[in-house]
Amino acid sequence: MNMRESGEMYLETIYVLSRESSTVRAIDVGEQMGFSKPSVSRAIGLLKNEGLVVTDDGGYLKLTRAGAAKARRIYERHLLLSQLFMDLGVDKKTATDDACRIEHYLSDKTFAAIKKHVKQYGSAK
Amino acid sequence: MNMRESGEMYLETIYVLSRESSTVRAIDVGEQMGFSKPSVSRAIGLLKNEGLVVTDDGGYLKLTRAGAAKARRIYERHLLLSQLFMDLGVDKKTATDDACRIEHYLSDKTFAAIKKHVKQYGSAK
DNA sequence: CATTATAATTAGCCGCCGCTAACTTGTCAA
DNA sequence: TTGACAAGTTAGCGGCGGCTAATTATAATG
Repeated sequence: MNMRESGEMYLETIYVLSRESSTVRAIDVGEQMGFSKPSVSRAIGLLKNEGLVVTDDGGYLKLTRAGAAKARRIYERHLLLSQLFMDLGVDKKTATDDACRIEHYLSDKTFAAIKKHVKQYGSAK
Repeated sequence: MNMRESGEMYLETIYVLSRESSTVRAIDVGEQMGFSKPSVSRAIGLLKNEGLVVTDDGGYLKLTRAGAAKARRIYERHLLLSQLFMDLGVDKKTATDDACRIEHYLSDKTFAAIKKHVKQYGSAK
């Protein structure tokens, strides 16, 4: 059940696309991530096996409760890290890109510490 | 010439062991990292091919100038990130472990921003 | 000197995760 | 109805980077 970076990125992408459009297909995920259809197909299959994603009546991708929870967790890290880096003066694109790469590797403890810091000092830039 | 996380970790480990002992062998690297001898053997071979590591007269591992430069760069990130997390209240072990995982993925820009921040506010905890 | 232990290497397995090529499925319009 | 295009899947390749088993090389010791 341990998620790797790859699976987390797919999950997060589905999550983000779901907020922009009510219908998310594998092809949309692939286009967003810059990956081929087969890569997406396999990855989504794995997420389905893990009970994190399902296909609804219309054939569209939906996150399960568990999938959505995981996705939110990662996306929250993403936003927080981006914010932290921008607070430190990093430009938005760099901050976002870096956040994207490291969001998968942060422990809950460190995440909590960063969260506290950003809430306290972040806006008081 | 692009280094991945794996190669960087081997390089960093050799670097760290070199400061503690003047003789570093592949077996020491493996023991330190918790990896098997063949894994280390292959990884070191790759680093040698890239001109980052050599074997000296005594059969011990030495970093080349280029290898040492790369290792220092990563290790500096490691120390800085550990420091940042500890400044934020994270315990040493967690801070170190997290730093170890994300040190490979930080852009120079973000690294520089963190460096500036830690120097300014870090000690004024 | 021969034996034995330690270190290093080779061969090859496996899971991860990209990819292309080719096939299937489904929809929509002539 | 059928032809074509879009979406999804299957088959299989390739690099990465762990691993074990078995071999070779080197060093220490009876």
